[in-house]
Amino acid sequence: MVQAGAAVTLSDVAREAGVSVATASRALNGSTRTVRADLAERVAAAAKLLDYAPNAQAQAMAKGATTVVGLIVHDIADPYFSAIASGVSRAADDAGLLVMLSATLGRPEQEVRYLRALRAQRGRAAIIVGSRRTERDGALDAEITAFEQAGGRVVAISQARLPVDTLVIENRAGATTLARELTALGYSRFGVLAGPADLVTARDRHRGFEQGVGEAGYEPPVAVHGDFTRDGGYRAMTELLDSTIELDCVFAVNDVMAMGAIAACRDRGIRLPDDLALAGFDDIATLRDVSPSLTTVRLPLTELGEQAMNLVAEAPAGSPRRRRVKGTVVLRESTPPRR
Amino acid sequence: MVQAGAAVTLSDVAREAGVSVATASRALNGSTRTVRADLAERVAAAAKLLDYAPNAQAQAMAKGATTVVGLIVHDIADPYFSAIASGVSRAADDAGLLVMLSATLGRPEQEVRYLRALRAQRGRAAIIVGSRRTERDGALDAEITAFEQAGGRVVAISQARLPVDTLVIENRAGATTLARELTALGYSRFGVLAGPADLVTARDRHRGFEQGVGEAGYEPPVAVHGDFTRDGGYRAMTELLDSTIELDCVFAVNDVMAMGAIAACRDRGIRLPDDLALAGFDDIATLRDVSPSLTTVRLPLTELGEQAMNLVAEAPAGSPRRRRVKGTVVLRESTPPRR
DNA sequence: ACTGCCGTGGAAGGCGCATTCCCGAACGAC
DNA sequence: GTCGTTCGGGAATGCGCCTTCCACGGCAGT
Repeated sequence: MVQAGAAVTLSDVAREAGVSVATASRALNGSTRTVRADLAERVAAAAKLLDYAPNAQAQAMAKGATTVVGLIVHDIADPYFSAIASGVSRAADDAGLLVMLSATLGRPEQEVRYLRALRAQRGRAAIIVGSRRTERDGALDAEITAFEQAGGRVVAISQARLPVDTLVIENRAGATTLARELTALGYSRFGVLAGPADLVTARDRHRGFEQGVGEAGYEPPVAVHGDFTRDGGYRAMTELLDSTIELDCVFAVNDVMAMGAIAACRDRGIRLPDDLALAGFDDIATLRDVSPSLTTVRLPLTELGEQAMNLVAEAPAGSPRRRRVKGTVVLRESTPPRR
Repeated sequence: MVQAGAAVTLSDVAREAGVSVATASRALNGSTRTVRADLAERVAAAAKLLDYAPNAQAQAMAKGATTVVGLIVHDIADPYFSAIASGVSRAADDAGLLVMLSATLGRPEQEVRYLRALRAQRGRAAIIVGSRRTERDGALDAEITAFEQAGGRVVAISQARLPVDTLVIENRAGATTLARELTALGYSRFGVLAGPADLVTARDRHRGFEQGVGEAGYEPPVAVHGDFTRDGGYRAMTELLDSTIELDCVFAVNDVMAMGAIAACRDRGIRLPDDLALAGFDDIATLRDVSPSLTTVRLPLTELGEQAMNLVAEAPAGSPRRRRVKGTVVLRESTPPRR
């Protein structure tokens, strides 16, 4: 047992094996140069004996590349993000990369801070997940540029508002398709729990839904805005129920809001789907255990995370690539055929 | 715009400001030495102009300490772990630390791998969350020793099976209390969805529950083992329902299993709580939207994450510290008073 | 006016590693 | 038997930063 705080270094290993550090390094990491078999074995034995773990910082400095990938989400406790994180984590594991997790809790300035910290770490890449506000964020754009300048890759998941490779979720088209399916089922008087007015994802889904309803010739849905969270959904739904407006179907622009809406209905004594139909968006895992089961637009969340990680591995294109990701409408008990 | 891949370095800043790197470093990071105000300003201006971000690797090497804390969980998509991760993330943020996320997916050898990777990163600390198998894991113990040897701190959340500071969850006591409350409500014929037989947490909760039931003088609960997951709960519950055993209350050793159990009941046409009562353990956030609402033992998951991070900040004690964390029984609709 | 100290800037060393460069040995070819 | 070549080990260099050590100028004290 050595002095506490004194980690085993490569030169310790080299000394133990009776070779130079150069040889030890070559034996351990491989190189263009070959090392004689007996020496290589001695080095390996010494490394195991000393329980050597190379200093990743030093390695990073020496070869100018790290194995760290940053993941920036709004809230890791939100099942939407944790599902994506799960995919990222798995793919990173397969690629031998490490994931640095950051939760912005919805504060855009935190994105910039984290990206900066990631640049300081000389992270190989950053994956930014989650919707953006409608205003452009100059500080974020600048930091993205700086990050890429420093040799890092940036990939985004959500909408094509960032000048980087992006997995673009077809929010608008998905919501339109959902609206079509719902009108086809016989619904005609719609409400929308619309999320924050300036959140692009929320707005796109809202507009897409309006479009689908409009195509069918019905009145535009009644929109109530609220936070993009369960509680936001609860409040928005409560507001809707407390109004005198007659509706037969409500669309929550994401599933966590729909969860809140379900709770609101329960508290108000509204029976789903008998008194009112409800649909969401995302198909988060939590939905498996909701009753009545919720109609939604399914997004392959875990795969999204994996794909983002794979994008990181690919060579960067000259200009931002967009990969479109479709949602699939999944009809469930919460929207039975009308009459 | 400089050459791609060439990050801005401290000497760039120093040159821009017309001072030595030593002065630039002192101006930027502060030191025992003071820098004249006008020079400090010039340095700050140069740093901002160049959008300088210090190379964390190099800093880490020079001062022998990083700002990285590792978080090792079973599955980040599991609401139990993501709630803890959320707390860790927030506390890390407050402390100016970065969180490295690793998901073992239940494979113990992955814990060792990640801890090793974290040692290579010279991580300041590692937080290991989640239940252990009953056999001792020599490889893990060795890696923990090596990690601490290298100057890192290790904190665990769960049971006191690791030779490190631990937030010990009182699984056994919580389950016993739950059983007492349940017998007081009038239940007497119990089943247990017991999780894997060799998982300490599952076993402790199971035994604790048995004890509480035994105290009341009833028959020991019928146990069915299964995975510690939703699907494990589904299968175990299905098995229980398919047997001819008459029960009036089932205890799932964690909430995700209880979620599966609810689904199994729904599929088998068993009405909760009319035909059968059900209780879980953990009080994951998902429960807010389950109907009937689920009786469970509440654990302060997010706070657990924060506390673990705070433990990291504290000076290490000579011998492993244990901090006991109690669960609180929360009675809900799924276990109404009997008759 | 000289000594000594404080305040502050700059030069240099070292953190641990990969890699380039140098050099000796062994080998094949003529 | 000599020369050219290949192979492989080791010393040295540099990555970017912090920090110790020097050096220098100004100041007070005597």
